[in-house]
Amino acid sequence: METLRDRKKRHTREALLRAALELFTTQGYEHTTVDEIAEAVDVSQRTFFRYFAGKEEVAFAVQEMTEALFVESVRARPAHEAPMEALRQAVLEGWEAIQETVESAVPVELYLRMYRTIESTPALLAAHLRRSVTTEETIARLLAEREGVDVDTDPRPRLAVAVFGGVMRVTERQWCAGDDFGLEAIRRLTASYLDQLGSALTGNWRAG
Amino acid sequence: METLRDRKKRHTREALLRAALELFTTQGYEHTTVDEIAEAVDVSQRTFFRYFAGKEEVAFAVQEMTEALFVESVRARPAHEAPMEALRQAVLEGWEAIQETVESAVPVELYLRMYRTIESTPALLAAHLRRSVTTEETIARLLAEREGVDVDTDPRPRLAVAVFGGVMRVTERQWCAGDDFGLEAIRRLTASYLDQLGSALTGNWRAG
DNA sequence: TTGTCAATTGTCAGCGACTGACACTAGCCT
DNA sequence: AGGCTAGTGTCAGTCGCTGACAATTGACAA
Repeated sequence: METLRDRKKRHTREALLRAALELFTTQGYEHTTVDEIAEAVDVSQRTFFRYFAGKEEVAFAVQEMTEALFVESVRARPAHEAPMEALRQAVLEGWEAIQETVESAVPVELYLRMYRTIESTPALLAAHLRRSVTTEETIARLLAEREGVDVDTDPRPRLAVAVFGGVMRVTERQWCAGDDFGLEAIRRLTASYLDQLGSALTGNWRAG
Repeated sequence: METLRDRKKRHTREALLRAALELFTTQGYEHTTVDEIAEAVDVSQRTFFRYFAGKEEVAFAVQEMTEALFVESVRARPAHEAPMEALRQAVLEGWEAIQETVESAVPVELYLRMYRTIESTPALLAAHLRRSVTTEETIARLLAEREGVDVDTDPRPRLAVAVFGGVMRVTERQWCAGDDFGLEAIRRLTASYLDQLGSALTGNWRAG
């Protein structure tokens, strides 16, 4: 069961997280100091660093949940699906579960604002891309095992995942730049971009 | 013509760059302080920051040259080549020019060591990926213009470049992990991985 | 209930990246 | 030779982050 101490800890952590995201998305990440966040929750700066390893980590706390969820989503795909098809389905179907899980931590609207802040803040974008590399490595190993190939000698798992990740990045970027942040918008965009992959790679663009 | 003042500046800059890379590659990036770099060249810390915007920038000074060279390499490709073919040729032929240009700044061997340090240092890998995004955006616009499509309405330029970038990242990673850092090794690896793209995306891996 | 133990927190001191302000030095140009 | 200016060093200060130590507060048994 959950003791009072645990409840207090959870409360502090959630308060720090919410305060941080709120400040980041309104004033900007760089213009927000750790002292400000700590002060907003009325704890010392030192305590902040006991809950989050750094200013960056709190910015990705929610993002982290969605990444884990995507990995699980891929793992749960039926074995008969081809690799790229499994990734596609995982992403298209994963969005709802993601929405639910996010809401349990912070308002979805705050998460979306934070997502855009990440995309538009160089330091955060860099961290986001590096985190993606880690996730992609996980998924590459997952696919390799699933298909029965060796990830260290067969480059195809990493290639497929890298390509898929690239398409997702372009999709996310476009989604952030637009003005429809609904669930259906991102799904449409994802499907559309994945469908145009072949044409982008092999086609003669001038023909169209 | 080049005045004495200019010569001194160039000398200081090159000395700082060499000292920084030398220290980064031997002691590690995180374990090297800006004070150390400045001291090695016998200038004040403040002066270091007048030549480089930050500790990170000096780490990418050479990398920056190679990126610019790659962009030019793509721009110089004949108009009849299909987009992906142009990228492929640019990268395969670009390596020699890169080697020459690098040598004019620092020993190629030092550059290669620095490259591996970047790949293995989280903070530098993150910065590297973000820089790649910038380069990719430049190339996407280049390809779009070249093919006569609008980069803001047609996703294919960004998709193609993102996919190509993804393959290159996997290639670089593999190259760094191996033990043959010669020119021919990276060229072979690049060509091989690009050739396996189709198989990675559409094939049934279990068949092979 | 009370006292002990352990977890949590605040305070303080300090490092490293980075910046602005100001004074000083050294190359440039007449 | 002497004034002008670009380049440099020094100093002080901010911000992210960490270790050490003391104070507090919840947990649990006597």
